[in-house]
Amino acid sequence: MLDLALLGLLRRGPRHGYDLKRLLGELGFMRVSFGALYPALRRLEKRGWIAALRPAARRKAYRLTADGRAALDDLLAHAGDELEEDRRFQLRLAFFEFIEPRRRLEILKRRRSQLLPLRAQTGKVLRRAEAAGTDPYTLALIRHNVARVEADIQWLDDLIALARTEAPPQPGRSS
Amino acid sequence: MLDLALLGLLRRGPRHGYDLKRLLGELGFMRVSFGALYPALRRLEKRGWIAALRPAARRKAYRLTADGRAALDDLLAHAGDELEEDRRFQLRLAFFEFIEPRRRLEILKRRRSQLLPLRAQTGKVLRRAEAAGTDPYTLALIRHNVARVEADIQWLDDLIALARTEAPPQPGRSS
DNA sequence: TAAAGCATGTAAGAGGTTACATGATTGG
DNA sequence: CCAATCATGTAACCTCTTACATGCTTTA
Repeated sequence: MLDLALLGLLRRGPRHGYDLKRLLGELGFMRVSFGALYPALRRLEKRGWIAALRPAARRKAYRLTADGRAALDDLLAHAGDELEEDRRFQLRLAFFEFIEPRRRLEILKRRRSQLLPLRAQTGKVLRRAEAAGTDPYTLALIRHNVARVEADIQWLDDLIALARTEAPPQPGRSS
Repeated sequence: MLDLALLGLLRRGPRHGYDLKRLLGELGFMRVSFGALYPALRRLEKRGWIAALRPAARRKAYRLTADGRAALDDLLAHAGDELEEDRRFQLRLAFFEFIEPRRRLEILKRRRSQLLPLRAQTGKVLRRAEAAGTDPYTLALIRHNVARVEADIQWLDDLIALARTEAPPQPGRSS
């Protein structure tokens, strides 16, 4: 996941490590330590996915290579796994500019279809907790979860509407 | 953090591993795999913090020992570290029933004071991204972050109001 | 010129996932 | 009786954090 994030950021232009860490933090959900960042950069460099512009410089800026770009496309295409799915989705969204419009719509819809059962489940948990006389703080926590899932679905609906304007549905093909 | 979660759940009553995993999932932010869960339980048992009710049973239920209860109190008291602070806060909230009312208020206020600079920072990030002509999806992501932080602060305000009714401010002491 | 922050890096270890293995129990 | 699910556990591996070390650059 860190690899995906780094490759995506570097596709926007060359950056050095310290700067990449800052940009990751600005995404809001991808804070990492230097102990994770620098080894990751070396790993990517060894694979030939990124290359240092001037390896001896104090600020070691990296650029994405052609292989790296292919690897990024692959990572962006390879759809959802299991745990940590929300972070992965957000990362993909951050790099939507590198995905074709029609594919974007698929990703958004798929994410929505993952959230629907989650909403049903958290709703069930909430109702059971209310019935069981759970303490008010745990209850507040569960309600907060429900609200978050619902806000996420609403957010996705907005994004889907936006994506539709950029990838208009093919005329003459009803689903 | 997993230790804290397990001890907290067991303080509510004996549970077996499979069940604990389910309860963790119901919290909404603490999903773990069995490969993490069972070794954790063994570790806690070796430390004498939990004990199996009937070690040979198919469903191996554990109970919290006196030492475990002390350890839980300690973990709940020991306030925030650095990364992953939001999960830690939510865990503490889930076990507020085991914290004295006055201490609860402190924890909530402290969390709020951590979110204020975060709101300022994400707001700044958003304004800069808007000015820089960032693509609409990344922008949507950042806006979503801002909205989440603001919703969290609002939520905390509600929780603080609730906590105040249970731990009324000492009369005659203005801060 | 000293302090604060920028910038890169390494080593140890904690903590987790994935995959696998095993067996009991329940439901159709 | 067969499949699905419940339930526990292990081993290999991966990723990240923490803590440390180092040196440059900016600012007061």
